[in-house]
Amino acid sequence: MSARPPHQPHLGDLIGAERDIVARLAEVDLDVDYDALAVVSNIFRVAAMARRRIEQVALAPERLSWTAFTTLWVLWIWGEMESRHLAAEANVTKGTLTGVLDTLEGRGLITRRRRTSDRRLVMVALTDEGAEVIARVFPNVNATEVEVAGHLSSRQRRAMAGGLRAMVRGLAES
Amino acid sequence: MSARPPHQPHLGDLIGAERDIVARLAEVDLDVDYDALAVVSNIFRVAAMARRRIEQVALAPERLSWTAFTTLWVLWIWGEMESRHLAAEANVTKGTLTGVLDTLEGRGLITRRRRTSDRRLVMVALTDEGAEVIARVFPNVNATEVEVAGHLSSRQRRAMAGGLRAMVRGLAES
DNA sequence: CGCCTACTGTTCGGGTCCGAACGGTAAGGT
DNA sequence: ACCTTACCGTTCGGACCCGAACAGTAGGCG
Repeated sequence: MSARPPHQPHLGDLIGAERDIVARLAEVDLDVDYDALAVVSNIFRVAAMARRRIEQVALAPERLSWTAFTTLWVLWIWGEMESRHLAAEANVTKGTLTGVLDTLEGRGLITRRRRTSDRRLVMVALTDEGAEVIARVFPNVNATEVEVAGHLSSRQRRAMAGGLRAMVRGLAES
Repeated sequence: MSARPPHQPHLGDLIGAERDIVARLAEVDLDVDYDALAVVSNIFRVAAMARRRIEQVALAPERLSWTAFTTLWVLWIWGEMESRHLAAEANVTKGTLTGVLDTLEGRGLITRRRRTSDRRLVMVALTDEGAEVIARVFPNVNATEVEVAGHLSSRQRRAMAGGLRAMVRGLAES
């Protein structure tokens, strides 16, 4: 391992880089599933890149993070809802959601209201200003999503959509 | 918008939830590309879920985050390398990498060495203990990746791999 | 040499992000 | 009423994560 000669990876040449990784891992005596490795690691890569792109292009003018946008968007679509459902829809833990809601509440974009019938529950809703912000920013976000997904053919886009749904289902129920 | 009747989303029912979203957005007078929206948002969803799964199952015993694991893994594959290249491979900004390397250095898993020929550059390498950790944890991570990708048929897996590569290329060069 | 430009890693402020621990609330049983 | 159990949102500590600002280094170029 320490006697390995220096080697520069092929940045930007994904296929070449992946081939090099296979060669490197072949030196180690391990059974590696390269297809699973490539799919999962490229999902992380695409997610991080797309998130940065959307935040820079569409969200930076409104000073919103991707998670803050998602939270507002869910409330925009579904209307006032319980905090725990909001966390599930936005795909964050309840602890994280508390912090995000603190930020959004401080900026006057959402309100929290404790239920009287069950005082454990907190109802979250958009303010008028919050509704204005999400209505203004959503078209720009969707346009950036179109640009990101535009690197796929329509066949690829359908296949990706189906595969991703299968993975969401599989991950959710196991 | 505020006069909208209360409505519960289809938690766990992805297709049904997406249908409801289409119905909700139809009320607003907007041109929305639902395919792009579904692909991009499901990429984020799968990425977050898979990341949590891998961290809980394979990384928690070693107290490693996904990013810390990725950093060690890159160094394991390529050997000692410049900090800027490491950041590009791990897909984080240089500012983030500084913090991650601080953590890993404090735990004795990597070393930093400033180059004498060009004192701007910092070379990063695994320690012996870092190499032991990554060699021990990588098989478990790959096994979890296999489980995550196992929710796809082999056809779907190939299609996903191709689509993701196309998106990485497209995002990188624009 | 002195200046200017470019580049590298670090620092900084603000915002997520998680799991675990915590305090408050509800509901069923006794 | 009391107790036990289960559940909800918040708090906490620690770790990422980003862009912007910064200090240090290198390499021209007159």
